[in-house]
Amino acid sequence: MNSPETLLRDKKLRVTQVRLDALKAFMDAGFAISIFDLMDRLENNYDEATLYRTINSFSDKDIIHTVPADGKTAYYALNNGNTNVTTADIPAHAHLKCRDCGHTYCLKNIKFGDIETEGNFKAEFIDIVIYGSCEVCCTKSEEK
Amino acid sequence: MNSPETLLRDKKLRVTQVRLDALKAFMDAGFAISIFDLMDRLENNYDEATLYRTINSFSDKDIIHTVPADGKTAYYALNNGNTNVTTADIPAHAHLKCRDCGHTYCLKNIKFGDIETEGNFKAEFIDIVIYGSCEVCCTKSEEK
DNA sequence: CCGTTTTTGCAAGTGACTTGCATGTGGGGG
DNA sequence: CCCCCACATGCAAGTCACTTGCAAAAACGG
Repeated sequence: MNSPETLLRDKKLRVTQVRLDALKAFMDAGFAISIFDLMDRLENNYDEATLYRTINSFSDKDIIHTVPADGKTAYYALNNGNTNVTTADIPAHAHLKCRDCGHTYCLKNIKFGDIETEGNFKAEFIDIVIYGSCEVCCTKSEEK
Repeated sequence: MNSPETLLRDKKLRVTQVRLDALKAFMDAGFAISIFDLMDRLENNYDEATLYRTINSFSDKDIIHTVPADGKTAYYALNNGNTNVTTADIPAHAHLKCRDCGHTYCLKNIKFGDIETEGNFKAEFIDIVIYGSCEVCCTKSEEK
């Protein structure tokens, strides 16, 4: 995996402190984080506008992607191969929103069966949000 | 199917002109509409705050539900039996966002196969957004 | 028809971004 | 190695989509 600095150069983004720190935070998070989570994870007090611009540039360069969940938006690090397909070869992307801890994870290596409908529409991309309990919270509640 | 007035009484909401008009608009739409679409569809110029309150009360009483799509939110009429299930009996709700006409439809009578994953999470509800072309737009492009 | 409880309209407020602009800075060219 | 300038940053102000406070108006049960 690329280091934050290498990745920025590859994506033709200037290497600055905000970008290095933010990218590292996204990489470390392991789940989708909001801009406020991001601020909390950064040592320096960067300007909010700067962080939004940072997020936008990352998003434009497909370094991170936006996760829709519950109306609130959050962000996730590297788009590293977490696009899945249905058996009908329709590309899909899935997220898990844990109702216990509130974290949103990108799901990898998901497979799902065909979608059957009565309508006559054409599917090009499928976005899936699963609400439930994540692995960590499942394990915790089993221990009780 | 209930008339707007009957439905409002059933749901213990006072019958007012805004609510009658708005509910009728939602019923007539056939697809999810935003608050701005709703305004356009109403003859009277109701206050924006009132319309938001109307939408919220409809939503609270499960008359309409919110459709997440592209970050922008839209609204749909009656929750009339458009909850589907996977073969694993996980309840799900699916929407189709047409990239041609931009409309968002609730999909009914969808069935989909099991979702297989490597993780150990527990799914309780699945939200699906399919991006593609709706029936109307598919038919149009076939005619060309 | 009356009184109470909701609802409405208006205006002001909030939260989550976005934008304008002057200042500061990374990094390719010399 | 330094210089220059396109690009980034910080600050303040602006925008967009809603929400809230409050007084006036409308519903509905009696």
